[in-house]
Parts: sequence; structure tokens; C-alpha cells
Amino acid sequence: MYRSAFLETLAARGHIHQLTDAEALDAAAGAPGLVAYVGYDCTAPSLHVGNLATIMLLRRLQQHGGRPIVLMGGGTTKIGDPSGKDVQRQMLSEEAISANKASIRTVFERFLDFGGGAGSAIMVDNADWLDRIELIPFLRDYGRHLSVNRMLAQDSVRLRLEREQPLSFLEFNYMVLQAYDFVELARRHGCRLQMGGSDQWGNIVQGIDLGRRVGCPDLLGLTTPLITTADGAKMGKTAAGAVWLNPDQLPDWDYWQFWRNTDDRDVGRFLRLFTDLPLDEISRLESLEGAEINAAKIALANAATALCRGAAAAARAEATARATFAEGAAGEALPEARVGFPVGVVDALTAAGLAASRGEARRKLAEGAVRFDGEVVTDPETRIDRPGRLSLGRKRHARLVAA
RNA sequence: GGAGGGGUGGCCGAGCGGUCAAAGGCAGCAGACUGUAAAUCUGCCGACGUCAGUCUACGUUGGUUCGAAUCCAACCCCCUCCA
Repeated sequence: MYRSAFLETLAARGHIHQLTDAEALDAAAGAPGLVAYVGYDCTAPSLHVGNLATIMLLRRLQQHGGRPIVLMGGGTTKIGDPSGKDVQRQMLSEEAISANKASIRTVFERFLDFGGGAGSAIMVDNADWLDRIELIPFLRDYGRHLSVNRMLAQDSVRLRLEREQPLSFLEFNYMVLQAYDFVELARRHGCRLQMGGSDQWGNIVQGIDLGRRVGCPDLLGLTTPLITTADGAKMGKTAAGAVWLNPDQLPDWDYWQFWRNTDDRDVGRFLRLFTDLPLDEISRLESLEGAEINAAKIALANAATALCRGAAAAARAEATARATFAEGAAGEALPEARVGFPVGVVDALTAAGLAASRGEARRKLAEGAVRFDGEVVTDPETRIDRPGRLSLGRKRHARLVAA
């Protein structure tokens, strides 16, 4: 259906939601050296699995000979994207933004090659140009091409206005600056394509339109579908918080477990989207039935963790999982809790982070949810006098070690 | 500017002087069943605790009362209608 290998791959792996001009993009992707970018906020010190869909897009572009640009929104984060928000975001300080930027940057080095060759990925910060914009020249050169009427029709703005929720002029300008980013990247780096989540469609199209009016015609856009889990939730949002990509925000073990616990119905889709495994291998894995599908989940967890955290981290997590779940031992990647023996179970549970409070620890003991080295413990007075594996439920384990 | 309505636990939402740590639902955690899945059923779901109780909580601050989420006052915020 597509002639370019790049689009063919994206389509086969489920990455495409909308394209602004499928034919033009197919042609552009067929020629070598397509340059494309995705923009990322710097609102947190790490991106999370919700951002993985577009990160994989950049990775696939590079695999097909294109040049990915990671645009850090150092400038736009000072404003805040009004999309999907009912209220204005709290403003981040410049120091917080640059710290976040530095932290986020590390994770991209796992997914993309910044080595400096022809197809080397590059990372840029829109603060580099947005900070220097002069208001009057900007309004004369670009403001006259931007239609307020159209901006008011954008979902991000319209929804706020319809609900009579406040929308500051500051936030209203977010899309203006994002549109301008595209033009700037087209000029600086010959960037032809902007990619993003489906919620970015409006902003992407604004950028393309602005480009057409200021001498950068033929810009293109591509969006990915919003990835939800089979039970309808936004992917990667757990009660414990987001599934962060940075190791200092979420241990490798938890990252591996996140993928290992994928719903049966999502396994094939996630394998295609979030791993590099060949498609025929994926179809074999997803055709597994019953308990066999666990093999596919392990393959998913290994591949996804290897990409983001490295092959060694994936192997270690897999070994820990085998030791912990299959052999009932304590794998080395399990979280450690340092305690002084003998220790009361209640204290051990809270120290290991398995219970949020002593009261909760007592309740869990009463429910029969607590085990030490596989033996159920129900008496809150029990004292533990040796290192071992403390478990809450069947999935959450910690290693008790001497302080 | 005027007239009404409302702000309750992570979210939604009942309560409208004591029996309220606050119904119900969602989310979450655990048990059973399983495959570290889903669905289902069951229990739990503010903190501390020697489980008797203590403390903190129903927008904020004061007040009335033996006793307030519930009544009063002021203030803050949100919504609807009128100008």
C-alpha cells in the first residue's frame, strides 16, 4: 500500500493514526535522508511509556535512513500546552526546566544514534530560538499569517472556552510557538515532517500552514494513535504513578514487570509498537494461547526493557523473575530493605515499602497476604530473625537484608 | 452590579445537629480461582494503636451548642440566570 519501506513499516506495526498527505510523505520517505521531528515537554525529569510511541517513531525513521530530530520544549514548557488541561499548569522555573531537559536527554541515547554520521539523530531546544524572538518583528513576519479565527476553533482552545474555563494569553500562544518551531526546524535542518500523538494534530497542521505562508511549503505531518490498554485505560498510568523511562525514576525490575503484566489482548499490539522484533516472530508469539502466551509476555518485557534500559538490565530482570516466581526464591533485582534483625513483620513490611502504613501492614497480615520465604505469616507479633524474601501478595516481593 | 445553587475521602457522589472516619459507585490493594492475564466472587481501603481507644479530616476563619460535615457570620473559590 505504501512504496516507502518507512511508511510500510509504520503501517504494519500500527503506528499511524493520521497523515496530512500520504502520497507526498510516501514519496519523501522513499528518498534517502528524510528529516523529521517530535517535540517533547520538559515538565518532568523523565518521559514515561506514554511517550514511547513517538520515540519508537523516531527510532524507526533512523532505521530507515532518515534523520530524527528530538525537539526539547525548553521554550514552550515555559508556557504550557493547554491541550487536555482544564486549568493552567503551574509554571516551572528555568532551573527546573533545564534539569528536566538534561535528565530526559539521557534516555534518548538508548533509542537513537547520536553518533554524528549522516543519519545521526540530533537534539535541539526550542528555547534557542523562542527565547530570542522579538515581539514586533515576529508579529509582522508571522502574526499576520496566523488566523485567530482558526486558533479559536482548535480543540485545545475551544474546549476551554466552551466550558468558560480560563485560558490565559500566555497559553493561547502555545500553538503559535509550536507552529513556528516547525518552520524554524525546516529552515535550520531541512526538516520536512513533524510527528506526534493524535492530540497534536491541530498543532502540527498549524505549523504546516504557517510554513506554506512563509516560504516553507510542503511540510508534512503524521500522528500516532493514542495507545490505550484493552480495558480502556490510558497506557502507562498506574495507581503507583507513571511508568517512567529513566532508571532513576523507576527501577529496571519494575519496568520489566510493567511489560510482563501486559493484558493478553495487548501483547501482539505492544510487541509491534514497542519492540524491534520481526513481524513474523511477533505473529508467532501472539498466536500462542492459554498459559503459553506468557512466553510472549516475557519476550515483550525483554525486548522493551532491553531497548530502554539495556540488554543486561533485561536479562537481570528476567532472571530475577524466574527465580522469584518459578523457584520461589529471591531474585537479585528485587528491591532490598535493610533492617536490623530481629525485626517485627509489621516494621519489615513498612520498611520494604510493601505497606504504606503500619495499619495497612496489620490488615494485610490479617488477610493472609503476607509471606516470608513462602510461609504465610498472619500474626502481627511475629519477629523475623534472618534475611529472606518478604512478599505481599503474589507479585510484590522484597529482600530483607541486615542493615 | 443583582438573584439563586454549590464547595465532602484519589475521583464521582449521598448525608444536612448526636447512632459519621462519613452511604453508594469508580479506582486501588489483598484472598479464592488461574497463567505474574482477563472475567468472577469475597474481604480491605485516614493515621497511630497494648484493638480499649486516641488523633486528624467534610473550602477558610470565627461563633452557637453538652455535642457540628450538618445551624449562624465573614471571607475565598466554582456554577446558573438576570443586568
